[in-house]
Amino acid sequence: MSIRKVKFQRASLQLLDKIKNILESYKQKNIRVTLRQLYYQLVASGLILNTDKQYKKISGLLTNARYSGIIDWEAIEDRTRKPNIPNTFRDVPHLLQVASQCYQLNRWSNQVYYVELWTEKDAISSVISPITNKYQVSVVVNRGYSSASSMYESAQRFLENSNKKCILLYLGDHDPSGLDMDRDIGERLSEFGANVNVIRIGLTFNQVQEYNPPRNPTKLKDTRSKKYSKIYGFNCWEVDALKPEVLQELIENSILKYLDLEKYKLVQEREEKDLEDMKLK
DNA sequence: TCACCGTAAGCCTTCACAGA
DNA sequence: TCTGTGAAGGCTTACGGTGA
Repeated sequence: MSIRKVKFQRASLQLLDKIKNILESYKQKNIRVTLRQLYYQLVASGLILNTDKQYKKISGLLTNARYSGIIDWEAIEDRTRKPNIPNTFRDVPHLLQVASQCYQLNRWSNQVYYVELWTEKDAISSVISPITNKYQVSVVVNRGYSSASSMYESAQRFLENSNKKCILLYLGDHDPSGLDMDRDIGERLSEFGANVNVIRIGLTFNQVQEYNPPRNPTKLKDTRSKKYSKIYGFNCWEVDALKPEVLQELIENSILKYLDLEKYKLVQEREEKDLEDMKLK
């Protein structure tokens, strides 16, 4: 559906063709991408350079492409501006139907470990969620360093699960601040008395060498760059540049290290039985 | 000439760190 | 101890430049 008439230049139309191919591959995996995520896939494919200028160019191009009907509005999502819509129901049977669809037991209740997945990047949350939903793992998106409020609330969650071994799987950029964030999280959680094992599952230097994602120049104005460049040189890498299937496999394998699948399935079966009982009543 | 393109600035919050 | 700077997220808006 065309809302605005936009006259694109030939080069822009050629790039939009490539973008449509990328969006189609995400659609087949039931993933809605963010602008940021799409941008890094274009960089990873070598179609554009990884610069602020290119990012803003893509941002403007996609805005126009959606208004002109070339790109489907449903293909791209903005996760930062969500309306707060009150829950309403048609009638009581509708409420019961919705409630039964939401019904889930705590499938980790009989596990040895309590696991959460944390990331600094909101852009990858649509890639993460199919796996974390599958295994009922909580996800925390920090958008950079976490806030005091978020740290306090998270520490309370871990303290509530202190009868288990608490594991925090972390996904962040391989850059001066990104590498510092998991250290920061561990230290700040322990200030609240939460005993959490923070495990960085990505992006690691080994993964950089294995998957060869596009590199960026290290931001020298970052106060942590001096220490970083002594170890890794003057390049850094973004975690969202990894292909979605690679990220999903990485997350799933990491969760499965701490999950007793047999016990997990026992709770699932109880859940299904409860739902059957609910239908009979 | 006009529509599009490129670029800069701004929005908003929280935190870390260097330097004065 | 205080101040300034920069990091993350995903855009939007405004303005000057450029191509069709």
